[in-house]
Amino acid sequence: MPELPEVETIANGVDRRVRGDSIVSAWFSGYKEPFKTPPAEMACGLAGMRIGRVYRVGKHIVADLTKKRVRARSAGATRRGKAGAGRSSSEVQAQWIVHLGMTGRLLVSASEVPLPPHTHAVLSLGSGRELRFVDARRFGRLALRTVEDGIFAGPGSEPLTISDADFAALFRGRKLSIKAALLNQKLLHGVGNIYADESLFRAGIRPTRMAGRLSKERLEGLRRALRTVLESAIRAGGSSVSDYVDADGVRGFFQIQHRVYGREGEPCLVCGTRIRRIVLGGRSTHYCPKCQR
DNA sequence: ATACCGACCTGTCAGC
DNA sequence: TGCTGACAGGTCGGTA
Repeated sequence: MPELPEVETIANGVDRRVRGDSIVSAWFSGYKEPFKTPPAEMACGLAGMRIGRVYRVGKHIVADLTKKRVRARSAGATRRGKAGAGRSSSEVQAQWIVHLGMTGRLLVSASEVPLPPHTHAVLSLGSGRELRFVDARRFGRLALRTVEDGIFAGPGSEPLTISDADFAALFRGRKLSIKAALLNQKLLHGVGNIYADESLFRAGIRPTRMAGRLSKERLEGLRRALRTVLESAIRAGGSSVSDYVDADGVRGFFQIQHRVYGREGEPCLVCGTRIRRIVLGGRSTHYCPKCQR
């Protein structure tokens, strides 16, 4: 189940492989669901584009697209900034937005490799390879944004870079549990069930605590814990419980570091108390009843 | 406006 | 062995 660290790992992997490549054509499955932009429109908009940077915004993977240009005769005349990496956003003509949902995968494959079951999108690239979107449960989403839509910023704030003051402001006056608030993508985007539980454990906060009632100090601790756990997961290559596979098809291995998630009934690694599991906001929630108050 | 809850979807696994 | 049903959870839309 891809959350921020997994999406970041995948986006980086895809970026390494396809940046600078071009999209020759695009094929989409006949299903209705994964497509926020109608498939025909998306195929039309993607064909002939050049892939710029591929990166993460919240839980979304964003591929910047530029018009494939006919090689300028007067070299450098249309250049802005440095060559190669980091093209200025003013050049971006469109953006392909991929949300992996629960089971989505984004794979870069040689065209000879057979299509996996549940393949919903195939972008044929100028290099001869294919960028494929595979999603058994069809919770994932694909969309194409044009320059008129503006640069995609995601629904909420970035957990890795938000300040303590802004973080606290997100929860002010909120009457829902801190766990449910962390999962609300319009507040913070990128945090899912696993890292919500893990960060609350590290911050010593009971998931049922009302978000708007937490002190400034406890929220600062939560923001630090959240950032620490997300960054260590990114370093570990993304987490995996069952479905996550990165762009290489290599499984992440952060789950060995989970301290509460999926450990119901097992001893707390700090105090030995049995980890408890409850349902909060419709999601299974794991915590230590002694360490988290 | 805010909060809450069921539906969506299919693979996996426990239990019979 | 083979079947059934519970469960996983990110997001969306309907309802309170």
